[in-house]
Amino acid sequence: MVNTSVDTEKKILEAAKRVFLVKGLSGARMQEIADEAGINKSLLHYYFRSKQQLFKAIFEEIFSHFFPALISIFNNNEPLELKISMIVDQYIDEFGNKGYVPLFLINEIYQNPELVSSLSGKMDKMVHSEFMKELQEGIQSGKYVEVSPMQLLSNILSLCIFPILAQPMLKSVFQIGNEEYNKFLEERKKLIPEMILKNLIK
Amino acid sequence: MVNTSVDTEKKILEAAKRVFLVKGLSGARMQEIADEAGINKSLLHYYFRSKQQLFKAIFEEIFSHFFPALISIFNNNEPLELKISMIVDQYIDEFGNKGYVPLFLINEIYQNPELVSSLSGKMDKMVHSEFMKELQEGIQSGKYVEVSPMQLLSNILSLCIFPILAQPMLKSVFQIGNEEYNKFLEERKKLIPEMILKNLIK
DNA sequence: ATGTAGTTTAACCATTTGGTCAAATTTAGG
DNA sequence: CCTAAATTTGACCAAATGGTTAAACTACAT
Repeated sequence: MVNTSVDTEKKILEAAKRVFLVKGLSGARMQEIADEAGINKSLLHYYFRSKQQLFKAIFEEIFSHFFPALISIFNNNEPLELKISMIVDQYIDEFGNKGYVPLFLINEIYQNPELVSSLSGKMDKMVHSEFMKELQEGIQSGKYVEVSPMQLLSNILSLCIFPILAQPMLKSVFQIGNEEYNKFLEERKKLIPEMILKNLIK
Repeated sequence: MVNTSVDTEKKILEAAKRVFLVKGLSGARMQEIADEAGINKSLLHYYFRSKQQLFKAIFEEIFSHFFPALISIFNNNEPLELKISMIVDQYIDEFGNKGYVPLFLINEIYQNPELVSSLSGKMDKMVHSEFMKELQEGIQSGKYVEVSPMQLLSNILSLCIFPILAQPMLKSVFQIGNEEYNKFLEERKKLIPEMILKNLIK
């Protein structure tokens, strides 16, 4: 029966992820993380010296998962048009009912932008991906309208993620429940790529 | 020299607004608000019984300002095409360097959706505005593509607000500074209405 | 079995935090 | 001026919070 350090560390990380994601750095409590992991609070400090360090471990895990999902699509063999649909599907499926994940990232980075600077290596892969090459080639060949990659990527991410962040607000404003909201998101899987492509293809 | 209750209350509200907007409910400290207002901490509890009540006062002020800006544009005399441009300009100008305002709203509503339910009256005006009438008429007359108002409004708000929320992240990913970021936002004032209209007009 | 290193726990600690209260100060009316 | 009410303050409190420490427990090699 191996129920030792590796196991405990994993339990802590999973518990901490759950709590930090929902409550954020300032809202999370070490005691709550310990309870969630079913261990003594001191153990948290035994494995991770401080709240800050535990948080950093979690943040980097979440952050490191968020963009690679994009990057792997950015670098696959499909044509750019399909890549866009894949990104939209991916984000809506993955975060449609987990808006707290992108919200967590936006929040913590907004409060403390340095969090990212140490991880900037991961970004380069995105800026220099197949997606970007294909885009630039398409622009030069006259297939695509001239558009800055930053604007295009912002448009895609905005249309996918914002309605997920604003889910409770949208539900209130338009007086709808979960069922209708999910239909709304499903509609967007078609709507967003159409919109992006209609503005990209000459 | 009238330097009495009215004055103090205003000082408190302004200080609380500054602190709550940036730190959020859980991150804000009553002592910090008191210092910011230049008064004793006990006074906060004299004017507003608890942190919760002070927060509620601030939240409602922020929230009540956020949508009416939209609503007044929604109900003016300009044609729908121009209304859209006005909304985009309004939000980018107002929140371009104050992303913490929409972020504050999204956050606090996400954590506590009931915050909005008491204010739902304000929303009706938006759903039943001139904008929506014009949209529906345009759709019926065949001028506009058939699109749900919720999708359209989500698209507009997404494209305006998300890049403002994600400002620090975008700056990191694309390795740009304030100057270039502001140019990016200015570009969007043209880009967004073009994009919305190209997808709306048949 | 036994000693040792690694792991886990309970008991504490110092600081922070939202909140209370009685005393002090200011304001305004008679 | 005097007084009563409203306003403001400093001292204080209990609970919560991140963190420490020494003791207890476990695994395991000898």
